[in-house]
Amino acid sequence: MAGIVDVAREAGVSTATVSRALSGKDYISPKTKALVEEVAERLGYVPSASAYTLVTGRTKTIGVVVPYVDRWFFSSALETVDRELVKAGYDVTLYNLSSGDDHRKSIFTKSLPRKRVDAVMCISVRMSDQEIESLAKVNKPIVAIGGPIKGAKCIKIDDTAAGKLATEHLIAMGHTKIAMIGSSVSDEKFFDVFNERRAGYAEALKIAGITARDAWYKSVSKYAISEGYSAAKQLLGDPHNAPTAIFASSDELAVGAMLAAKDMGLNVPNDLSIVGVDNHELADFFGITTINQDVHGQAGLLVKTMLQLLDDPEHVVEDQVEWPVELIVRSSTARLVS
Amino acid sequence: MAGIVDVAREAGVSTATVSRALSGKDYISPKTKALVEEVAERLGYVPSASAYTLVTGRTKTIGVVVPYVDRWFFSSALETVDRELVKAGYDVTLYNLSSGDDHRKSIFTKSLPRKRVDAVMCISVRMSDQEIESLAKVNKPIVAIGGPIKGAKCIKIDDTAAGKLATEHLIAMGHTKIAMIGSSVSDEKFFDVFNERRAGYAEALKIAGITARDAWYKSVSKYAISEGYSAAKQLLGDPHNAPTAIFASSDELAVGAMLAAKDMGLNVPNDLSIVGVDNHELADFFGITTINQDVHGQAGLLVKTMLQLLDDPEHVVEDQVEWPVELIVRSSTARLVS
DNA sequence: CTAAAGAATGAAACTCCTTACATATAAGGC
DNA sequence: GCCTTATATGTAAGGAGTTTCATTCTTTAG
Repeated sequence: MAGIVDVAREAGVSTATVSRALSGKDYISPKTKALVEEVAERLGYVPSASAYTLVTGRTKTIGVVVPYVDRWFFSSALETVDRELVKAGYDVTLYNLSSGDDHRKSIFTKSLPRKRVDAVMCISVRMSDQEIESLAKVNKPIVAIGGPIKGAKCIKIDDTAAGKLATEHLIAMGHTKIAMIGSSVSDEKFFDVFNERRAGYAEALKIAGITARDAWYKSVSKYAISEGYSAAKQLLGDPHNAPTAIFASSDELAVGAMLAAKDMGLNVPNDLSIVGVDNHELADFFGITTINQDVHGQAGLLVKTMLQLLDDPEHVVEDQVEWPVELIVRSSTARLVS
Repeated sequence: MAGIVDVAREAGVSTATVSRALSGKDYISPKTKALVEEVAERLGYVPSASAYTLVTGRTKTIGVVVPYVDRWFFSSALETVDRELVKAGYDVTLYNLSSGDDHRKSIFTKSLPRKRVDAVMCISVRMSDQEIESLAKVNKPIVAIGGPIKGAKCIKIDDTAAGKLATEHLIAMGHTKIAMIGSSVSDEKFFDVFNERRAGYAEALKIAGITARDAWYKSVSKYAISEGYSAAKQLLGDPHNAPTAIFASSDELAVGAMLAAKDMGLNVPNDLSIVGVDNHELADFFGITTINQDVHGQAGLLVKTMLQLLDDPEHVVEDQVEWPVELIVRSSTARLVS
């Protein structure tokens, strides 16, 4: 429980000197510095974070806001974000919005606004204007994945382009009966990317002169494999509109679709081609052709941007960075033979 | 940027009164209380966490240590832990040990020891004696999942019992050629439960008078589906020692095994029975018989225990609570027909 | 050899709150 | 109507550091 005064007394110097010796900045003689360090070590002295924060205004803590932590995209992003921030000497305080609306409110009005964090990082969090405003009021850097958020630096992939690219791949392979599994329900908590991906899908079809059929779009309530499975069964079982290819707006849905096809006796990719989005570990194992979203890359850039902003608040960065999407072709897609 | 003095001046009272009005404790007239609240609201006043901490010694923050955040067990536990702690008014600071050894050290010697957190929660983190000691030095409650950790309250399932129960189920279904997929490599970061599960497996076999063959044990390097897949292929392809049942020490491994069996033309459960452990979402979808580990239940109890300890440090709780395991029978196991 | 700049340290102000102690008012008991 | 007790508020002392400013001791330049 040694405090700075104990160290100062023991080392025979003033608290100011101890502070300087330990922080390393300002003038300090090497001899005194070594002495103080030795004494501090011996006494097991660790500076009080709250006193430091009180006087400097810096918390050395970043608030990371996520809609969920136990879902692939978020836990993947969090893994990288936390790892990199810890390396940079920051603590990470986790604000999980899945605790419910009343706590959500207190997160935005109480916890984040003042004195608890130096900056805020949002992982695909959809915020109300009011929430954005309460964040903006305090002059703290805000960075986000998935934006756009007014006043924040955002990184995101072009989901329309992703949907388009996936669909174009299928068209290039000779497919014309291309279904899509996505979601039209928008979650209040995070940005819904399904609609954008669907727009890309529709655009690609249109360019190719293919008329989209309503029966080709199946909406699911969540990303789960089970949802992809049942959606695909519906699509493939339709006697009039069965597709030869499916664009699933997430890899988990794509895996579900692949399993459904197998269970129905269809061969993937010969009877059915499937494309997903994410580049989830499962996509690799199941050989799913996908659009790489590179969460870790995005998260890494997010941290880098944040650190730059923290270092120099005036640092000019584009408000919105578009992370490139990339098609990864595996064994779930093949040329249509008719 | 209003501080307590601004509120006090604006409301025409002293800072002490403002403090009392806002904290709700101590004598305060309803009228003044309402006035102060109104002024605070209007000025957008939020008390400084660091000043509060400095004077009270309480941070209202819990440090949660995890080996990884992007793996099923940990992200599931974290989801519950964070949700419940936020509900109880605590912030969660996340310490992810996957950042590397040097940062790991600073987590234990710098961040956790003093003034940043009120208590520490470890999710299946294996700690060195030295690390435990540096934690113990500061008088903060420590609770853990997966223990045992000296000086901490631990919650864990009986992994030996889990392995035994799974194996007994298979034996009861008439199986005698029972293989196991597990891991003998111990990860330094977290408690390795595979060995205990294997002990349970061995015990069940022994009791049933079955001699375990070496060829029936396949070791993998991680929990992934792909690992379970290839391990199962090896087991099932063995012309002399092919098992009729597999006990996989995690559901992900079990799913891999199931897929391998299917790919080899075997019918699950008729040709091969499979049992996993976890009760992962995937186990439900794939119909895997499993041992329910109930992460959320464990995590919930962990938080409850922690809050009690925080409320009353002398509160007597057992040092080690054994969370009950439960067999969930689905469609991956069946009676052996010969 | 002296003046000025540079290096090293200390004293004390300051950060923003909570709370023990002191003081003032209101209510209740005889 | 006076004394005690309960209620309400103010004053001021920390809590644990950082940093400005002042002070002392070295150097270095002229």
